[in-house]
Amino acid sequence: MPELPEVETTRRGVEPHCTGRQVERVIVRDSRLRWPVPDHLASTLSGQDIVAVERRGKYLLFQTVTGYLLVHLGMSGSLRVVEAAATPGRHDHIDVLLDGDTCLRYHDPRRFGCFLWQAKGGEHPLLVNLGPEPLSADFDGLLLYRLSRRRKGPVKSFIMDGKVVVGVGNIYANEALFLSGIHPGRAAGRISLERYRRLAQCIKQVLTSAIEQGGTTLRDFVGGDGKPGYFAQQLFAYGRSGQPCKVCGTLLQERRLGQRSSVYCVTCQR
DNA sequence: CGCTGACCCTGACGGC
DNA sequence: TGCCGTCAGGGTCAGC
Repeated sequence: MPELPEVETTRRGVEPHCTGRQVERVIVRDSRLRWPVPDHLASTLSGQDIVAVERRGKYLLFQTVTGYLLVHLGMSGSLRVVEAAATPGRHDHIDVLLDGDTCLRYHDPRRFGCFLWQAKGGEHPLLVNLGPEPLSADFDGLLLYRLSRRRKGPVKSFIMDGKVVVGVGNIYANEALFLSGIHPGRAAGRISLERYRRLAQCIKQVLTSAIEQGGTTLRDFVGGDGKPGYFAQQLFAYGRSGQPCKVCGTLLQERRLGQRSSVYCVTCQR
């Protein structure tokens, strides 16, 4: 579920419930995430005020005066605001109890996410080598062009590389490549500046549009209903293998690139 | 340095 | 029904 648009939607959803609130207590029911939840996390966080909730790529940063809580949702994670008294269910691994009887509840069946602490004065190692935000002015076609020279790997893997640009997951990589008419298997180093300009523009457009959808459809997700699928009707490629291309009717092909399924139209994408 | 594949884990789904 | 293989939005890391 969590591609960048959903992480941003989560941020916007939880931010008003967290900013200015004090953490009263943290309950870690299962610390076995992608990396173990540090033993000191609960005591470090307790008593602190959350001063801001930020996002970097697909990471969420809960800022306090002494540092930040770094959260990643992995493949199956979610954060919800629930009443403090609400009974936790299966896979509800962590509760951050805030004043005002609210609770920030972390749910993650596959446990690929993380809950880590970074003290003030440094940047967490996981964030240090990240590329620019896709929706910022720092990200454009020229950057893609420059970084891709001499790279022989597929362009799809290239734009999903967090050191190049953050937040482009499998769904939107497929979509952006379709919209820009670029074959996902094409070598990254063999694409012109002009086509990279178009690709960067398509990445921005598809992410922006998905965030807008998320903001509309998941408006009440804080209440507990965060079903995915809101963007599905607008997908041109992802999940449509074997179905006709919405533009030309050619049956869409599927192929694995870098261990991820890639769907594309042999007619529209070159 | 760039690329490939293994790995972390649970659950859903299709075929038999 | 049930069992088995395959696949799933993420990202890191070792090894070549």
